[in-house]
Amino acid sequence: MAAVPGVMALLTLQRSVTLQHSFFGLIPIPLASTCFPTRLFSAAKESTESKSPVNPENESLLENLNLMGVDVRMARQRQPGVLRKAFTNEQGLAQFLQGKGASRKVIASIISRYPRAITRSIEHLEQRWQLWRNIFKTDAEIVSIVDRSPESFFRSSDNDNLEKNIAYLVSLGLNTKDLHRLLTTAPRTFSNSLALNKQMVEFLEDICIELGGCNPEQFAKTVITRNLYILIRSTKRVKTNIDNLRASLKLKDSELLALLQSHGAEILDLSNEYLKKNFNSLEEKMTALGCRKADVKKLIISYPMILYIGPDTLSSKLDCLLKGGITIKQILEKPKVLDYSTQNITGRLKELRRVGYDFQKNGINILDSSRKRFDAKIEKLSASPDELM
DNA sequence: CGCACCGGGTTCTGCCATCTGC
DNA sequence: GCAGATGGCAGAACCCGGTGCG
Repeated sequence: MAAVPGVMALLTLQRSVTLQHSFFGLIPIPLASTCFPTRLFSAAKESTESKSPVNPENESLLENLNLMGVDVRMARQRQPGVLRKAFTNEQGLAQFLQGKGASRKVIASIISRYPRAITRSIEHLEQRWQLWRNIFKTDAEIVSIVDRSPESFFRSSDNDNLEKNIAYLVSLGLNTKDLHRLLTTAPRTFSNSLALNKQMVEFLEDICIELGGCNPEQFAKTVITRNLYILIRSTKRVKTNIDNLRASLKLKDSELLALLQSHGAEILDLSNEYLKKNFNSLEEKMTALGCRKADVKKLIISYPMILYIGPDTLSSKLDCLLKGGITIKQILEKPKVLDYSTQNITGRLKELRRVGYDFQKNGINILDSSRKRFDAKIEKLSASPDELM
């Protein structure tokens, strides 16, 4: 520790000089109070005693981060090693992000949540940003994603891999719009290694072939565009879900293939236990309501998203519909009504009761309509109730 | 026209474990 | 043995409107 202070002082000096030229230079320092205990803490007294001291934290860095409004305690908890580095680029990063339109608060939050961001060079940042700009039209869009998920942008230092990923995804037949949705929704996909993404795609293609499909490339593309989270899941998870679906529904290859290419794709990324649990509770609930296994199978095939709904939500939704005078048979025929929230359904049932709507006569499609259409319908029925007779 | 059918849009990070390269 | 890079995990629905057909 004794030899270090000189270097540290130099660094501190250099940092505080650059600080004055930085965007934060003019901002008063409201953080002096939080600054102080941090310095005391990072004095690293214990390590002076021990034989092989771990690197102490870089105090001038801590000070700098504090000035920037970074939550140092959070940063320390996430990536302690970064705080011990002698050379970092927090100023450069901050200026870079500010140039892209990020606020001071956003920048501080980004560094707090993903400290390693400050180890990236300007050249690296410029390059990576440009690659993202191939997909996003504006800097603002990127800023919002980076703010939402700093890790997705900063976790990998391999811009070459990012470039290859984009090329690969394009080669799968994903168009600009698909890529935009993918990067917006599951930005982590682009930080995956190319090999990992390839592994999932090839896994999907193999599944297709295994099930007797004749266009594996198209199949993989379809599954990905239907479920943008696929590429950030493990093949193990997706495989287990597929196996479980096949087993519990006793599906033939062709049936399974059809299911996976349609809405079945949307539930493949659920955690294995969750999907299993939902399946079991669905079966149990439906059986209790007098359905046969064949009914349940048909229900799931026609509306796989039902497995997305947790046991409690599903149960209350069904009860609410049944209490409202709708039969289980009607629900089996029009499961899409389960798409809507319990609250929405409850409200609509109340309104429909008010105007004397007869579900036996008119069916339940009315529940599966947009708010606008529903309101218009209610208004019409209120005006001329005889139409119900 | 009005309605049923159907597809599409939005949404999803922050943490831990493990390896790897120095 | 460190820090960086990367893989993997849990958590859990809701809503809108185009269109074609009667």
